[in-house]
Amino acid sequence: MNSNKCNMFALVDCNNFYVSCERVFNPSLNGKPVVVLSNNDGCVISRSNEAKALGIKMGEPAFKIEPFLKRYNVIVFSSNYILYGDMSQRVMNTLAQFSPDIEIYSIDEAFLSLGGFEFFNIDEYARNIREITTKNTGIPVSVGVAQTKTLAKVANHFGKKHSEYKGVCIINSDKKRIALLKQFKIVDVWGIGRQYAKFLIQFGINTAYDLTQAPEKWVKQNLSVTGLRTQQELLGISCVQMDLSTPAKKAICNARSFGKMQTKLPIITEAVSNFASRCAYKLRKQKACANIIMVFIHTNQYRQDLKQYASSKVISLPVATNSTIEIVHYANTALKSIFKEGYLYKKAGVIVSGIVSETGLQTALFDTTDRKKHKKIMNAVDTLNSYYGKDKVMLAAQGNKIQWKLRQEKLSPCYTTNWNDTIIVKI
DNA sequence: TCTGGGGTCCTAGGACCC
DNA sequence: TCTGGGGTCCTAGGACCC
Repeated sequence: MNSNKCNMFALVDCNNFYVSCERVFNPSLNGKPVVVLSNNDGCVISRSNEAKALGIKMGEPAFKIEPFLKRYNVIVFSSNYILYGDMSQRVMNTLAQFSPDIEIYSIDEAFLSLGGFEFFNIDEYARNIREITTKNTGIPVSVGVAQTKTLAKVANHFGKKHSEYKGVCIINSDKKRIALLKQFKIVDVWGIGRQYAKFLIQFGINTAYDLTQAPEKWVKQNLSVTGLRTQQELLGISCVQMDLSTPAKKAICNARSFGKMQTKLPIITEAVSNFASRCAYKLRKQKACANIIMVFIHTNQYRQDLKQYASSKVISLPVATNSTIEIVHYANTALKSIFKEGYLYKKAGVIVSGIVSETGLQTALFDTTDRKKHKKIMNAVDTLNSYYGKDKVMLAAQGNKIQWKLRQEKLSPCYTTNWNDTIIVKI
């Protein structure tokens, strides 16, 4: 392996991203245990280092550890996705200055291709990425660099978790690769989840290094081609390339648990109308239409003491659409067909699929919908909402959301996207 | 009557990611 | 009272075709 000649991947990952976003605008949170909860204030999804040190686990249900959180003065936030989305954009804009090839992999991480950078000192360059990103955005990040994406993930992990690396780790020799893989738990490997890890450990494969030593054929047989790819990548053979496109989504989903359980069709209809409306909006945003709508509802699976029911209904549309009016109409028809009285419903959702481009739609022979008119209305609604704020104009069926809305009891202000929430500096 | 075998498409289910 | 949401990819198996 010669780092100066071949393509290198950098993985830049924000540390404790949601908590870090909260801290940017509220520095008094620094040094204190802080957690951010998922939608509905359900589970812990981001933890400060202090919170991790207290033993709070990722995905832990908040209600189970409430006394613990109080006892240790842990500061708790509901998730504020508007704030996090905006901060994410700022981070990505900064990162884009460091490479022409950037793949935004998730809200808080991106791969940069460092191909053709052989005249740069990679170590210095990576440290630069880290320092400037933090300086520009206030968000601390870690950087891992290696010959494959999977190894860059490994490197990033060491950069973040082992203080001697000071946030940046580069795998630039076979010796280092092997040494690090021998310390790297199999379950932490990108592409190996809990199920596969459990399976592999039965065969004595406990570390990433052990996986590189397993026979290829056996890996393919038991972990499929994706597992084989992971093995090759750990060996330093790049199989997963940069994905620079923003591919059209194959499905768009909008689903929520209700703040409290629901029994009545009209209220669930209101919720489903909102989910459907959101799907339609997302479709229009990517200039696409959907052919298929699925609606699902279910009771609370965790409550074994209650009667359980879950059902879903798929409707194929005569003509692909992105009209809120149509999608809400079909979604409600689907809901009506699966709703049963007498259950306590916990969650519902709408998934649209069969997604095609808005242009060049196939029309049906007996299509009675006035598509031009729908399009005009939707354009007007989107324009008004982008100007005055989300859901300022909506269908009557979407209601007032009071009955079923999320619990978000500890929401921070939208410092960066709402003028009323902007921080005022007094001099 | 005989009832092979290769190809394609679709779907459900299971794994994974953050 | 209270247990996230939004995605992707792969495989196996059935239906269907010639």
